[in-house]
Amino acid sequence: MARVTKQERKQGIITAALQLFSERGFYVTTIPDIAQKVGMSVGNFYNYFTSKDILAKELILYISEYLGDNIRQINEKDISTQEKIHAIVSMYFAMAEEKPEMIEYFLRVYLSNREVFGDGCEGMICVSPFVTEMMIFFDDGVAKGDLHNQDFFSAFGLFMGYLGGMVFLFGEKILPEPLENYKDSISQNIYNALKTRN
Amino acid sequence: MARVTKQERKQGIITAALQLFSERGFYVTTIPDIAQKVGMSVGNFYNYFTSKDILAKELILYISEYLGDNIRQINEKDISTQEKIHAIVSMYFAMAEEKPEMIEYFLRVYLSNREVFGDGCEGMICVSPFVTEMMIFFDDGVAKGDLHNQDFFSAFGLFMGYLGGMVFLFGEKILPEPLENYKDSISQNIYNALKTRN
Amino acid sequence: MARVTKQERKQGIITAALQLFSERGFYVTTIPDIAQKVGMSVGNFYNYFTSKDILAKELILYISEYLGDNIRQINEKDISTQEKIHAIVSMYFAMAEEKPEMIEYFLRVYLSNREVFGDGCEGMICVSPFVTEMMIFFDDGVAKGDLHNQDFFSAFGLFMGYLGGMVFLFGEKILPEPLENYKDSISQNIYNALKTRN
Amino acid sequence: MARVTKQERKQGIITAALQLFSERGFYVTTIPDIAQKVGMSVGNFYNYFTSKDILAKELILYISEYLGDNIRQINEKDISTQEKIHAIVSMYFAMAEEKPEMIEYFLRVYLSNREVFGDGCEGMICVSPFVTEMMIFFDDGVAKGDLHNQDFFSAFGLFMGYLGGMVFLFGEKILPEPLENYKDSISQNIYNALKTRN
DNA sequence: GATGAATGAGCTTTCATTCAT
DNA sequence: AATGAATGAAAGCTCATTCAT
Repeated sequence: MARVTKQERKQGIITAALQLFSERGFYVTTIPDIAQKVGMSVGNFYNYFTSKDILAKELILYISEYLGDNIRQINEKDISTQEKIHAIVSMYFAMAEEKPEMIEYFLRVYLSNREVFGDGCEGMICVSPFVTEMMIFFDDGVAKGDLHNQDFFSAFGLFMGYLGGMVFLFGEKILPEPLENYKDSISQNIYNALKTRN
Repeated sequence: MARVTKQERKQGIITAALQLFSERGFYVTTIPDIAQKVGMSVGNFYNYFTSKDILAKELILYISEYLGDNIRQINEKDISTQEKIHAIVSMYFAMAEEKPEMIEYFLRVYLSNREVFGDGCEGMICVSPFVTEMMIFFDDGVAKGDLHNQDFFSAFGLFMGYLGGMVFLFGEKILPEPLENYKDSISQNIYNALKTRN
Repeated sequence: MARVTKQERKQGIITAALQLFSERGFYVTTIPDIAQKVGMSVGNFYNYFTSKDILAKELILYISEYLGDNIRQINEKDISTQEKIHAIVSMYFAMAEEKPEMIEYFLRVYLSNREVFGDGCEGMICVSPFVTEMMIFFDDGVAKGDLHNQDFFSAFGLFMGYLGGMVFLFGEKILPEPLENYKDSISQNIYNALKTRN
Repeated sequence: MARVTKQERKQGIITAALQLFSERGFYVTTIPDIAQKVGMSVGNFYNYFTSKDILAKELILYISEYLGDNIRQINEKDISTQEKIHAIVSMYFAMAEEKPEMIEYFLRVYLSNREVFGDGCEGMICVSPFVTEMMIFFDDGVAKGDLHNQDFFSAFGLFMGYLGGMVFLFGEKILPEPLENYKDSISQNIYNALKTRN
């Protein structure tokens, strides 16, 4: 009877790698570092992920699916578009506080190391679960007449750029207050920027 | 009689390094790569910058000053806050098109490699010329009654996160139209988000 | 009730290993490669051969016995020495075409990797079944007055070096014609070289 | 004033590598082994040869040119074809005794590790200086009416296979007498095999 | 016998940095 | 100031072999 299944082992690597990559950076984190953190030999690591790059790509997919799931749940709720914006912002900030490694990985590893994700993650392939849900959110809002019908990417850039910017400032510890306290004003800012214009 | 002054030599390195770091990434670019691009020996490189990290820090300061200068010129203009927003967005996008290495360095190298900039660039030290001007812009807008008086960082996060997000999408070549075409809608979005609320 | 006997299992490994070693080389072939080709687990492989080196040594013995058997059959025939030469050359070339892995293993693995066969295969220990038959062939020819009585190894070197050289050229695909077409001229050359001199 | 030129350094590596590869085998010899033998750091080794494979290829070219030069000198002599055969055999055996690493490298490293020489040394590219001279020798002999006009490769396979076989037996220390003692009989055998037939 | 996850030493290669010239 | 050969630590990755099940 195996104490630890292969899938659990893989999950253990994912958790450890996510933490190390987001804290120290992709290049500064070594495979021995990760293996040690999981309590596994270097050689065995390669039974689960065939290269460091492959691991990096699986990680971003993992995060993208996690984010996508959360947004889908919000999309499915029967609430106003303005409330959805608030819910997404809240979820994102909660994640940044509780599972900072995910958002940090997204911002600092994925967005910045083209050379790592170039092959196999071109365009938005590896983040499509997440982007797709954002598209749905936006299209719904436009359909309901709540959002101004503009180019999706402009809206997307605003939304994610804004949140990313704030989390970045938070990570740098230069925000004077906890992230939570910004939820309302930021949601309001986003809504003001995207809402139907008269 | 030196044909090329020390300062010019240094500038040559800055230009070359900026390009390589932003195109290939900090860790993938080697000192020999940079030296070769400048047409200089590896050993001589170290007469100008005592380490790779020092070079990286001087680069971000250089960019921050460049950006700060441009924003200051806008701040000094006698135009409305809404026009200033438009001017900053235009300037930023123009830079992203004409000197992409600067913005890319900012987004992909500086923002993502804490381990490199940690020592000596804590907080916003190395980008203060730029941040300071943004503060001035914001305070002026509030003073004039054009902008809603909120936490500076929330406004800053919106502004720079948004622009950064758009330039990132542009860099990934997933924007359906040239950056220029987004100038108006984005300026409008930002203004809507930040303007005085009634 | 085992469907497959231990001996058959072993033979399966021999066949697979022979093919892989001769095609890819000894060092490039891994135990997992071999196990997979046989359809067996890595761990189980070690129940049949206690190490990669041991396997290599058993393989050369296997080939040597196979070659020896074939030459013995020719030696036992009641034909002229010249016809025997022709028969040996034909057999060797037929093997090179039909079971190239054997000859290739002999030429490329056994002859070249002293460090592998050093311990346990010193001198000609592991190829003695084959060398012995060649000695018998030669002694018979001398006894019958057909062959010039010279040092055995000089004759052996000629015979096997020549054939090995041709098969090597064949393996490199630089022979303009099929191996078969060379049988006659080569047999003739060998006979001319070894026959009684007047 | 440099004590050691770059070319001399490169030659030092060639000499050391040749010895180690031929004695221990290509895969068993490591770059640290070679570097240590030259008295150089591992990193510096890569300033001279960009990879282990590249080194292997340069070595075979080096040997091929050496062999080719020696045969050319014989080809240019005004002696009979039979004497040329004797001269080539003598030269080859002398090399095998005095610079065994060259012949051994040829026989044990080059001829056996297709996977190493595959790319860039296809066919006979990396040994053409040597093969070309053998072609000249053979064509001259045929032109003079001394050699039987047969397929070049059959003659080449005989000549080189024979010599290779003898040197191999010598290397295995199973020849009862020194190589030298075989010169005459082997030259005679080769001549008998290749000479014009009546 | 059979499995395959696990080990860990060791390999090739890279690169920031130094230093004799 | 300038050169570039030299260093050496460390990285990613492989693989023969073991062993708990």
